Amino acid sequence: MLAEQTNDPSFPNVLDELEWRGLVAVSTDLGALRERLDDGPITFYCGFDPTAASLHLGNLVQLLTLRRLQLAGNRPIALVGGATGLIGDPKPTAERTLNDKGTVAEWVQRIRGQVSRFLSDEGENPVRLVNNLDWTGQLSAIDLLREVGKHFRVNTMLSKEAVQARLRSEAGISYTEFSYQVLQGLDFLELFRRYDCVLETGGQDQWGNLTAGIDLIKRVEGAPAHAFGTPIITDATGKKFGKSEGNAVWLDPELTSPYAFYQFWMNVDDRDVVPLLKVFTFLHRDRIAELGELTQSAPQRREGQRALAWEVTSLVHGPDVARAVVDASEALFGRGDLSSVPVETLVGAARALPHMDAEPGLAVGRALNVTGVVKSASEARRAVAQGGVYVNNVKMDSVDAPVESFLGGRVAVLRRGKKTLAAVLRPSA
RNA sequence: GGCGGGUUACCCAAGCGGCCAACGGGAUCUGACUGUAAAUCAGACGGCUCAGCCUUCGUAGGUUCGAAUCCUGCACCCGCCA
Repeated sequence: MLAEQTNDPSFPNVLDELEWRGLVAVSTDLGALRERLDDGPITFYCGFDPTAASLHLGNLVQLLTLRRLQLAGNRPIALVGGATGLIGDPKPTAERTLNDKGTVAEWVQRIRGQVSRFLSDEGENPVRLVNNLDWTGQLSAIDLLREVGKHFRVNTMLSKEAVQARLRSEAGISYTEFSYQVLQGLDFLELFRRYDCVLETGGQDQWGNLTAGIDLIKRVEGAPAHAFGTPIITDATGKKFGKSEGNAVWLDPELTSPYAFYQFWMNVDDRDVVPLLKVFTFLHRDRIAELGELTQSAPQRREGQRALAWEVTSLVHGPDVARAVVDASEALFGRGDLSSVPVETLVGAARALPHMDAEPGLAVGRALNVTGVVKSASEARRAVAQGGVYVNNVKMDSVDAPVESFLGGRVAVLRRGKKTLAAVLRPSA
């Protein structure tokens, strides 16, 4: 996967490509950064805090931005925030609940694994994975206050948008979260000292934290450093992108099944296709332009969505899984005749869906519940009552109806509504 | 430390002794329409062994035939003063 990725050679400088892709929403002096990049490879970093067991689409924007910079010959550092994850950056509306240290440590491991899949660890400029707990874990409160705190002015800290939002809100802000920017600033300084890291990237909402590091490096080392923030991706209706059913779309296949992941992209609004292709794929601009035109001239063919879904799914889950998911979508989607689909295809498709093992006779309601299609027995009952539950495309009229017909003796396809699928596999067959 | 205000379901937000599983909006889900789109319309939206039952209105007690609604302690949040 990594081997096939390239930047678009028609851009003279990566930065030009990043701008074209709409990835630069805010930045320090771009001219200065461009010159710096033209002078030769630089070391740059982006941090990922372990606030959940998996990264989500918002983080993917960052990962791909890092990868694009790496492809241009620069040296990436991916920081997993074992320390900052224990604190939590200020969310605009509410104070975070602290996660316990064991949980965070476990999430650090999982996120390290995810991060490393998107960046190459080979060649001239392999990715370096670091954890900020390595330099803050032993730092005493007194040392932090004496050596770091002195360089931070409270007025500046208060003026950060993340802090302001909280001061305006009913929730207020704790000293803990208020201090977050100090830790992130310290990270940048540390990486500057250790590895000559001169660029930090992150989401636009992290801007205050990015500049904290720049100011600190300027003050302590007297050296210039750079940063840019990627936009918070929103969809055509203005909603924050990357949420599905109110939940994040996760990169971990256990949390968001590859099928659901693929469907998420397939369902993108026509108007969002081109911007999303730019941000989330490595397709070059002529190809994206082509897909844009197709989306406009023949929207019902969904070529743009199809390409987008394929690209991102294979990027995240690998081409083999992506292929199985495409097959699943084509075989299982809608109301077609499932019995005409080869059994092997069905079984492969089933594995890309949330699935369970069971012998014939299990109640549909139960099957829906176990596979996670519904969250409770009540929800299952409701879904059936509303006429939205199918087994092998046959509408069910009772939650208690047993799942009996297994296609090819092996698979029963559960469907809720138009596009939520799951499968029951018969282990003995 | 003092005084005042607040804590309701995923989010916002009504309710101020029985008609409350709790008004309304958003989100979400299902159905119709469609292009697996958007917009629109209709229904659903705590849990369960679902014509009934059970558990919710920060938390622990109390008053009452009966509390989300009244009283007390505790926790947390906001504001003003020190």
